Amino acid sequence: MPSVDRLAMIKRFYRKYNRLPSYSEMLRLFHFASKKAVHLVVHKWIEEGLLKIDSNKITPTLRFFGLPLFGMIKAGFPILAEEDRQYLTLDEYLINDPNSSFLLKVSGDSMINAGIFDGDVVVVEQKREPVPGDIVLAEIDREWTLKIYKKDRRHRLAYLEAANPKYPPFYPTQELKIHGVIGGVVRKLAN
Amino acid sequence: MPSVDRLAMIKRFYRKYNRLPSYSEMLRLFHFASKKAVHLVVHKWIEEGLLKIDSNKITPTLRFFGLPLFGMIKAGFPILAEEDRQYLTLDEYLINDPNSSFLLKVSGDSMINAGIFDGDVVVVEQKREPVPGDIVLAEIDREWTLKIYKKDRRHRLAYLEAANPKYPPFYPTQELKIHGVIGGVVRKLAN
DNA sequence: CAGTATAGTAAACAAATGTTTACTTTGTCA
DNA sequence: TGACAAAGTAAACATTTGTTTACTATACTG
Repeated sequence: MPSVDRLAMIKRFYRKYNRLPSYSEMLRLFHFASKKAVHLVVHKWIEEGLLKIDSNKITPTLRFFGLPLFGMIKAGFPILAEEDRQYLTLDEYLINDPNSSFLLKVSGDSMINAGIFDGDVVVVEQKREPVPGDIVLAEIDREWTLKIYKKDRRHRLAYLEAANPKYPPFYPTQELKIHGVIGGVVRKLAN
Repeated sequence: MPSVDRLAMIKRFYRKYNRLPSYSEMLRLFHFASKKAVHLVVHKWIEEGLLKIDSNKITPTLRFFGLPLFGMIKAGFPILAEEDRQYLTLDEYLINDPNSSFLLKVSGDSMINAGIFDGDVVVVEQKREPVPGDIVLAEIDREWTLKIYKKDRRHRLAYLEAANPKYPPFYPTQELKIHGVIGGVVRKLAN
């Protein structure tokens, strides 16, 4: 059994249980008879930078549970050496303040020119102050909607704009509440 | 110190160290003098469904580290009761097979009509078989690019198409290699 | 094929884990 | 103000943690 399989095994374990297996659990997983054998493979992973020890506890590193991020350049694709790769989690990439954010599945075509399609999921940050140009989750005259936050030059009044020429700007007749600023957009492609 | 602060504290701890703090660590964090006090708050969280116990180990649930996902409906916004909320992680939402995927920062405007803008990050799934219509990471005549995978009706030949009318279709003169299918698109908005 | 490094077994280790018991403080509300 | 529940202290508990020692099997390598 090559060690890469073992790595895949505890990665699967980590994704399922959201924690690393203990030595005894790995012992069962890898069909070892001695914890020394586990100790060996774990410390090999530590040397490779996949795991690390803090406060005498073994924890995964970004290299363990993140995905490598590459940059696309015009001529050719940059396959970086393992040690130069940047590893990333989509959650930490997109979500600034997890305690005051939520996800929202968008419906409608009013933001297509901003690259937000029907069915996309957006990250709504509730504590962020909107500045003109931001895409916001707003409640305009008691109706919830996703639009661009704008401010009238003369009267300094806030209004909303769609990112689709077929819709006119929206000026509130009674009230305009901004419930959050969109910090990210996520789209899952077919299958 | 209200208990919601303590929850925020161990959420921060979890995001920083990718594991839950032990009782002794929480003892320090919360400035408790007895592990019994820790035990109490932990088991309150377990009852609330934020944590759970498997194999005598305390682990976080989706409710703990995920974000709630809401659906947008035309008239009004559905604020669901806590127990009806669906919790989600962007990583598990977008990434099907973490072991054979990577992230790629896109440059160029050739896919704007597919809602993929310059600077967006896409999830490339290496083991997925492309079907016509899929957006793929391809190497066409030694040049890497992100395009729509197509097949010629008559000759059954594969070619590439941009999602931007200003570019013509790309027919390979020598070779066309598909290195992966795009399974998701991610865009981080300003700041 | 002999020599040697690598990978594994078996058992013992201190230290840390989460739980429990018995008791005390704090806060709430009639 | 008095009663009572909730929250915390202090200490002891059995288990489990990851590490280590000494020894053995396996697999390369020249």
